[in-house]
Amino acid sequence: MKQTIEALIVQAVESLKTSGVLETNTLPTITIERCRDPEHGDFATNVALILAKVAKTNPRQLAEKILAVLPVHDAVIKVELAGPGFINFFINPNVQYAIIQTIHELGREFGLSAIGAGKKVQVEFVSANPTGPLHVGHGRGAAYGSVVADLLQAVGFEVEREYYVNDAGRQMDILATSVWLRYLEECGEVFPFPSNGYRGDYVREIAWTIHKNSANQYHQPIATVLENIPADEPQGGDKDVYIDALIERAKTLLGLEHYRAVFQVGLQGILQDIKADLSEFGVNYQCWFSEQQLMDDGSVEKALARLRAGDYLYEKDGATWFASSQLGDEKDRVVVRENGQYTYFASDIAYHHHKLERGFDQIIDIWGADHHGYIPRVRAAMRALGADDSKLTVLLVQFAILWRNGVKVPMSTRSGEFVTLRQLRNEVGKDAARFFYAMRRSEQHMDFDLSLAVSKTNENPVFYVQYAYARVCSVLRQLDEKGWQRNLQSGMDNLNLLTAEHEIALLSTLTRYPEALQKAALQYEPHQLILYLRDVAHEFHTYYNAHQFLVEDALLRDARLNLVCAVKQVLANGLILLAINTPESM
RNA sequence: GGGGUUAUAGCUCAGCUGGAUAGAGCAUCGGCCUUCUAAGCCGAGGGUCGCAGGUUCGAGUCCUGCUAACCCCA
Repeated sequence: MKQTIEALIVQAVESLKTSGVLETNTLPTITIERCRDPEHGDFATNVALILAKVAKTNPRQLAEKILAVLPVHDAVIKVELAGPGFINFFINPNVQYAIIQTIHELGREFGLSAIGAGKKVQVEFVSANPTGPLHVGHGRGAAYGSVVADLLQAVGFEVEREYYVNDAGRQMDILATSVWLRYLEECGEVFPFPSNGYRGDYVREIAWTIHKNSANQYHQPIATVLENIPADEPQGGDKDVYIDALIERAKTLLGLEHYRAVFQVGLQGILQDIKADLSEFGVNYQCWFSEQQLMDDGSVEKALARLRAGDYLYEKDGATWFASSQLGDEKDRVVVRENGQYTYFASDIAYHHHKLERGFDQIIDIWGADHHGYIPRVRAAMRALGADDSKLTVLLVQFAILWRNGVKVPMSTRSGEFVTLRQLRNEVGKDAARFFYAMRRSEQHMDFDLSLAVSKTNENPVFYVQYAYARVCSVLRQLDEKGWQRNLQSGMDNLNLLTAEHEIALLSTLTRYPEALQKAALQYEPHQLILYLRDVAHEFHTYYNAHQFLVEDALLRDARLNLVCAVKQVLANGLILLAINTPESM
């Protein structure tokens, strides 16, 4: 419809040019907008306001001239000049009715499009260290990332969802050692737990499992473990030195094989928990990508070799540096430490190199906002690897601040003081949690009031949309109970009986769904889809209160039922896309 | 000190990329259930769009400078 109107305008402007009224050669980009206010019609254009400047006339006069030569079209029943020089278009309702038939025919497919043209997109999100359960902060990234991925798929991209598992590095060693120490407690040893160890209950559970399955196989007397180990922080030492010494001691006493065994039980235990958690949250991945794999299969060396070949690496102070500052980063970065170990950044370079080699047209990384300083160096790495860094899109998600009874909830994985995503789901439910997270723009700092979410779940806006869906279902049940049959064809043939203001408004809102979906997808803004669904729900509720659907007049009844079923379909399509349930009754 | 994000109603947030009288939910007040589900609808009050300039027919939206909050980096 937009294109039709645009064509009419272009035609009118061209004819003004040939008749010499307009002396400009430049045709500005014409914008046709849907009107917010129904009094302004269905579409409006500001072309006269834009052109007035070059034509050196006042906008209203120019608009009148455009109106005079505007071609007539069946779909447009009225055109009027308004305000400072807007041209408003009123669309023939007969054209609008067609959307009901379209929605009926396309069903679940309605709204989907092919503008992604099958381009391969990878969306990597959450990627939390597997050192503990996901907390509510991760929930936002999970909800946002999964909806972004689903939206892109809906508009025709080929999407791969990926979780990067940081299963290498010091944090994992700290976890493995924490597990082992808790295990020693299970064996009856008594000692103060390291201040820098992981203290969550889940560590104890993993230790308990190991003890159950392997009894005292990994036991060492605590005196041996702590022999000649420097003091922990509470005793005046350094907590990092202390935990690192314990890690080395664990490796020595257990031997590499047994250490790996404990390590793997810890890692797998937590990873399984994360996978289950996300799956129950409606988040599914095609790939869980292991950082350790990059180390093991030589990917890191390969990527660094590539940088070296491009002369981007140099040695200084015993370490190997990447000259990222040549490529837009603020300073150079270490990739291999003095002790020969790769930095996190080295694996990240290898990881992005690997992504590039997998042939994605677009790579989307979704990170917590605290990682924003990381973007320039990753871009630098991509350029150094010879890639076009515009392939990389980094989307940042701001942290949600948790409040409970007016007090900030502390969040620290190490101390074990945090609200898990699982707890949140148990308290407010999957649907409300997803909806709440996806409702907000990702860059918006967000307050999450847990006490409100728990005590007043009825106020959560997700119910508003679900209720609209359930109401339609209820109407259809009532139809059955009244012994009436729904005549689909008759309803389609009599759509022109839908003349009430509410009905016309609903038609135009339903028509907007594909646009809303595309916009939400291409701008990575799931909240736009949610706002749209709230609009649909609102207009439906209003309609519901204003008119009875199950009326005696069968022709009108069937027409209204067709409209209402179209509403049901659009709500379902949107909710299913958001991985939110569509309850038939509430 | 450098950088990022944010600032809109009492609270939580939208604002369709520069358009017409700045919107919703919650909260407050007043109406609507013998009629398809009241988790709903209708109405009212509530605003210096952080502050000060600038760009133009037109600015919550764009540019500059401040201020504050959160977060990275030294």
